Amino acid sequence: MNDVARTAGVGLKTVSRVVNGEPRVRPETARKVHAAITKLGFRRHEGARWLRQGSTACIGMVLEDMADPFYSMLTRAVEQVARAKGFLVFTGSSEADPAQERELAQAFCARRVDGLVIAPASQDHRYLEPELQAGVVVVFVDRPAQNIDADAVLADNAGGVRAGIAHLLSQGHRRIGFLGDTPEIFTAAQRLRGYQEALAAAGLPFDESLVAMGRPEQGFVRMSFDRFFAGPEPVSALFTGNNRATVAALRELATRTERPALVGFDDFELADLLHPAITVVKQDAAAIGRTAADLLFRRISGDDGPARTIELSTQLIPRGSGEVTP
Amino acid sequence: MNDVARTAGVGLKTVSRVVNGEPRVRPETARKVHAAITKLGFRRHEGARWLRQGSTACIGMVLEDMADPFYSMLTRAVEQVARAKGFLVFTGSSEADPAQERELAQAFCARRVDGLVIAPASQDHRYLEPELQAGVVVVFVDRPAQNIDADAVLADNAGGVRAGIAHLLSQGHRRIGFLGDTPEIFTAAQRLRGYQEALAAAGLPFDESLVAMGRPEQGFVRMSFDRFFAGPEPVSALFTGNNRATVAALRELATRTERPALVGFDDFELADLLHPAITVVKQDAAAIGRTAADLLFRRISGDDGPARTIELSTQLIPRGSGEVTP
DNA sequence: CTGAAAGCGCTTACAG
DNA sequence: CTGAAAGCGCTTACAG
Repeated sequence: MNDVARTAGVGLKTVSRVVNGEPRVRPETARKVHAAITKLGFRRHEGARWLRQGSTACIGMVLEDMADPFYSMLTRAVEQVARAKGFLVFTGSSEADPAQERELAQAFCARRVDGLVIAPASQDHRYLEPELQAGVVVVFVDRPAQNIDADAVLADNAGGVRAGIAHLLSQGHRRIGFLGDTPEIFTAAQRLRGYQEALAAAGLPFDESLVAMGRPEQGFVRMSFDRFFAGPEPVSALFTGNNRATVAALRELATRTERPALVGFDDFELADLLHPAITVVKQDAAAIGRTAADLLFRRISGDDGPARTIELSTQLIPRGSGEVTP
Repeated sequence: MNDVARTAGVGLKTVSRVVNGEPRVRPETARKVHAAITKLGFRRHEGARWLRQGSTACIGMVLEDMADPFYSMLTRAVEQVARAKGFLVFTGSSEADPAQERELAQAFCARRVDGLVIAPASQDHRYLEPELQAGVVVVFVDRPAQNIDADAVLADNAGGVRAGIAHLLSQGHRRIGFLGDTPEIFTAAQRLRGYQEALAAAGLPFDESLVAMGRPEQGFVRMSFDRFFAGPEPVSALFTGNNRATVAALRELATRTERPALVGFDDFELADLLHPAITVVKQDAAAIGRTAADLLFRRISGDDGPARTIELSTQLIPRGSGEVTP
């Protein structure tokens, strides 16, 4: 910018004015400046600008795994809102590792992002306190913050599962296996709660032997199904707690003879092309992302009302696999 | 940092030394500085650092659509390499809009990223020339740069399709329909070329009426299939040019009675759980991302050899849909 | 309408 | 081992 000023034979401030489109510059002067800019191939250094101004017009996004469609949809929605506001977004995957979540969030903050969207892996977010104090705003998605007060946008996990289980009950199923993720995960615990509530609402007993909570890996799913289908009263239906569990269940069922009814939490591509097509409780990842981004930008613009938790409703989509009688 | 220096009763440079872990600081002095840092909740401002140092330790990534699994896999791979190098990554989706690609790339450059990974939507990359001159390094993925000289990491598109078509020919198919994306897209054109080459290698004529190139939308696919299956010599097999085309084809076939053999370019989740399971030519998105990131960081570290184009081989995965005789 | 000075928060090169 | 000065590229507050 200094070079531009020298080349154009004007003051530094005048160049700044031209670059920022401020008024009060004689057209002739502006023309000289523009000529110098083109000649020198000048491009403003945003970093220097922020140093002076405060805001960086960047936000950071920490998610669990970019390759999971739930998170990539969510990311795209956040990105779209950010672009409309003229913001750029850093993304990073925590790979379900609390330490990696913290490192990413702190690295983003060191770059002085104005805000953070976090799909948390950590069970303790006190590490964010200094950042919050420094003015960074944070919105949690999918799972709430722990040990700090912060906004969150969640799916109605328990309600979605209740709807799914009620649907299976209405088909006459009485023994429904529940395959969920490890109960340390907020969403997994909420969904299990939904399962219990639905049974209670129908006046049915809760049988722990019909619940399997763990990482949806081949071995774990096989073991769980061996248990579900053994004995005199095998399950006649399954509820899977997230899209990875649903896919793992389908893979396992493909190797077995049992054909239980199946409802999965979270929709996935091609669910409608399988035989039978898979009935799911859909959570709207894009809506979660959009809502979170809107909230984030409202906070960035100065809204400092109390922390809010927004729950987005889910939707049961019957496609066949959940409409099988015992 | 000034406040820290004052609080600790030392010089600014000493704080800088402590923060950067430079030697030649008396342990006692360092302790005082650390105490002040904790007391004040000091966090170094990376932006100011870069202003002085040049590098920002950030890269930008422009892709077509974050929600497409091909791109999200690719992104994750780039991210992982970047993290290992201590770099952060900006991401942005062009949504197949050349203008949006340019805006994103330029916005990243204004933030002074050290490098750029671009999955291009644009047909002309001369807009990057000033950035390249300014020292930004760029690696293209999936599709090469146009009108500028730059590194690229691509799948072996033509080779992959040749393998897929040869596979269908070996099952006895002689009339194979090709459903590709619009031919302006580099990969679509390359894949069509592979189709033609495979036919030529087998001594078969190229019949234009068996080719449909366009955005893989419901209407276009239906129209194309109407044509493919009409007349006295309908196609007995289909080759789809990308994962969206494959899924669109499956959706369309689900509404029809024809049951052609099918091979798709690009693998997708659940391909193995469909009936029949889908035979694909797999391109390794993660490997493309990893290779591109490696190349990018080699460039960032100063490798200024001639621009390179790296082609990664593909793999035919027979699963059933491609092993159907006419 | 225009510009010289000071400063954002850090590092670099130098002197003690 | 330690620190005062200058500067990265811009903007802010002020004076002409």
